[in-house]
Amino acid sequence: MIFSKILTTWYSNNKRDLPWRQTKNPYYIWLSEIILQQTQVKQGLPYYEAFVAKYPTVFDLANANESDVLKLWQGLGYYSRARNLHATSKQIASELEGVFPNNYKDLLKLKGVGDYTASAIASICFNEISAVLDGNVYRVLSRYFGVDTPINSSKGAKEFKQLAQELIDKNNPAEFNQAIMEFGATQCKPKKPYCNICPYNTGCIAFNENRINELPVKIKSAKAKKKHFNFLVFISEDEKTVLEKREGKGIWQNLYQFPLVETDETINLTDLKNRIENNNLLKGMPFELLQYNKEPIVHKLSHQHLYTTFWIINVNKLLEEGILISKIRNYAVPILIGNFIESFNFD
DNA sequence: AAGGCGGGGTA
DNA sequence: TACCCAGCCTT
Repeated sequence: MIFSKILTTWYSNNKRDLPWRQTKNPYYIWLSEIILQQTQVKQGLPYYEAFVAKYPTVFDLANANESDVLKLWQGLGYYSRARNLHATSKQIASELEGVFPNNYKDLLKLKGVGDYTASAIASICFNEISAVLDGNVYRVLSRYFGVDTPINSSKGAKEFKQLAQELIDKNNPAEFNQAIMEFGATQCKPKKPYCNICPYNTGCIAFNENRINELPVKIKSAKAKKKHFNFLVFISEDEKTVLEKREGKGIWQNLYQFPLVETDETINLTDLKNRIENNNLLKGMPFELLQYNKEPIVHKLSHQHLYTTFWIINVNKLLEEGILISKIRNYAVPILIGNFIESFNFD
């Protein structure tokens, strides 16, 4: 039996019931694909539901403020996705009268839409024969065909794209693309795949040569860098604190945080006190400095390990820059900050 | 081609 | 701990 026939048979018997499978509306498909980039279905699902509920059309999303979009995205990570999502919604609403591009080539021009997402939308919504290539597809193809070209090399990308494009069911590209991803996600998993019940196990090279754990091959990325973050949690007697918006290029762009002092190593109370005495938020006011967590909270990102200490600064009266503590949950914050806010008793 | 960009889950 | 996830963008 041909590759795609085995696959679609498996899919019809094993596919999960997911909300974006009930529609071919490009807005909802696009939304789901952006949310699911580098994100497991289980994690992305509640965010998809929330976005559909709050922004039922592309115009609703376009009319929102970026800060509100980021707030709804809070906790999902890779926040450039949310910024690009919002920017693209505005473009589609204003320049394209709310109508999405209907082909791979034009979809690829949208901010935040790369090869994978353009192929996904083009195939699912418009039946274009464009094979998707995501982590699942790489894994399935590399194992079944025994391809050991690194999947995160440009050579690998070309090779696997061509292979997938040859295999795709030309009569039903939408079904094939979703099926191969689902197969990779739930059957041909990274760890302990279900080879014993796999419909491909007679033809799978990795299985028959006992190379399941070696494939796919991936070039290792650099180790995460350590950073030391000290967040200054101002608390005034008039129940205000200070949040600042992260500008610039780095992580958490356009999200809010407590004023940050980054140090080369962990810093003790005395040294920090000396260092912030001239902080322009204090304006020479007397203040009390308390260390909230004795051991740094280690927040691990894929590329940075953040050794984090929260410092409480009690002051008499705060500043025009202050915000009411009662409003703190209106701001989009990194989950590291959000967890602190939930655990800290501000009363 | 390489690195930056989150947060959660698995073994 | 190491690796992975319906990747994309910048340099």
